[in-house]
Amino acid sequence: MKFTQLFSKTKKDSPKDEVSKNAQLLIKAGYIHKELAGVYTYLPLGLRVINKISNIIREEMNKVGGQEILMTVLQDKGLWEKTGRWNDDVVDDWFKTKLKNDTELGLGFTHEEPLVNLMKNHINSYKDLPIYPYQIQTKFRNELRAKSGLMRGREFLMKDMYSFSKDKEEHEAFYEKMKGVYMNIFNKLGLGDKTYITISSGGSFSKYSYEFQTMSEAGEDIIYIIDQEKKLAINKDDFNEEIIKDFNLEIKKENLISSKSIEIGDIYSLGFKYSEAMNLKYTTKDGEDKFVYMGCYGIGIPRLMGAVVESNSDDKGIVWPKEISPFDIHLIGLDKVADTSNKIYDGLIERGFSVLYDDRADTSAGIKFNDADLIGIPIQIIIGEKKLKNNELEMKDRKTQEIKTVSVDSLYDLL
RNA sequence: CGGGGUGUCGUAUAGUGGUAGUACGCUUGCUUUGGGAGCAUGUAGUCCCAGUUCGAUUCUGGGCACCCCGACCA
Repeated sequence: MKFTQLFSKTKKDSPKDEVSKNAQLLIKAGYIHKELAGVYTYLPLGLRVINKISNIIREEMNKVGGQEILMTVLQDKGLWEKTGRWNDDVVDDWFKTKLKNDTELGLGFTHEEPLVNLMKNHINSYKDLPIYPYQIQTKFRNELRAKSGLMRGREFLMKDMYSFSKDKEEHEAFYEKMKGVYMNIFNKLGLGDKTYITISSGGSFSKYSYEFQTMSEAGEDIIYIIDQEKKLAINKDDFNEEIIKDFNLEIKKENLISSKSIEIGDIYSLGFKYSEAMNLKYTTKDGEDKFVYMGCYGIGIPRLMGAVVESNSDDKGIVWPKEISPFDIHLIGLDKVADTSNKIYDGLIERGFSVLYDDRADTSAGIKFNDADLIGIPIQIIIGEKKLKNNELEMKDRKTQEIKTVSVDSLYDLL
């Protein structure tokens, strides 16, 4: 994409009312626009990142048998009353609305109830199990206090997978597998080293859950690291005698290292909670009816994007990991070399790279360099008159800020 | 939801009970062109509603929005 065709602009200042680093940088660089507190629009660059993250997740979900679907935002009150979760005392962040005839509807904050209801049409026999439907869909949560930029929104894209298994054993094998799948995802986003599988309470979903917590100063949670090797931790809020006993932990609070952290994913064993409440059964080989054993697995995609920015930036701007950078290459054409720059742009596109090409004329080199660093694409290619005289150009590593001079002819081999 | 703070061009800010200023941006022209250039030019603003007042952007009341701390976070 050519810079001159990109409508989003970089800003010199961050908005004064954004304090979080992720929102400051993403707004300054033209990735997102704030509509309301906790409600963000994704501009062309931002959407590219969202889509890259979504695709990485999609790939991993598909690998373990996930089948993508897309459910509705509007929710039937009746289904939620069956599990008690329509009640505002039980679930306090519903957005509720009404039809013209006063029928109450909700805007989905998760999708167990409608999905279980849907699956009653599709699960009959043990032969139908296990199955793993998932979706990447917009959730609405009426948070009392939206904050920290993309970290806690009222409307956000979420990947939610649900597992339907024949029994506890089958479920647990998959649940264990999902820990690895989640870590794969976070590794690809460059957060693997800082991310801990964290023992936590399961809220209204289940007794316990595992959260995936990434160490960050911007985090809202505090974790105690139990095992550095196994990447195991426990949420400070849930550190108590019962949980230590239930997980057979031999630990003392004072020996543990603590860290602020961001919850970037969670997995729950739901057991029979929803299948019983909504009567989702299957017939076994022996002709017996049994409830389906369930689990659910969530990742908030904007929050994940925010977490990546929080842990990958410097004083100049964002430093995207290659896998989710909006473009592979940021091509900077300085003055008087437009012909060559255009040719190289075409050459890169032909070879399958995605390129953001700064083709602005009458824009000083300094502005282009600063914008490139702010936007944060990992590789910058700089074409300028001086180097071009010797048939050379520069390649800059955004992260290390290291600049290499290479011959124009060798460019494609080096990428 | 409790507490606190803030609302002035697109952005960042100054100021005032009496013509609202600056910088950045944007327009136009010229000069520049390797780390946010220079000169000139034009452009655009007091969150909303009421009250007090001859006159309110400023004072008072209400509303709305945003931010921070806490609580909450299925």
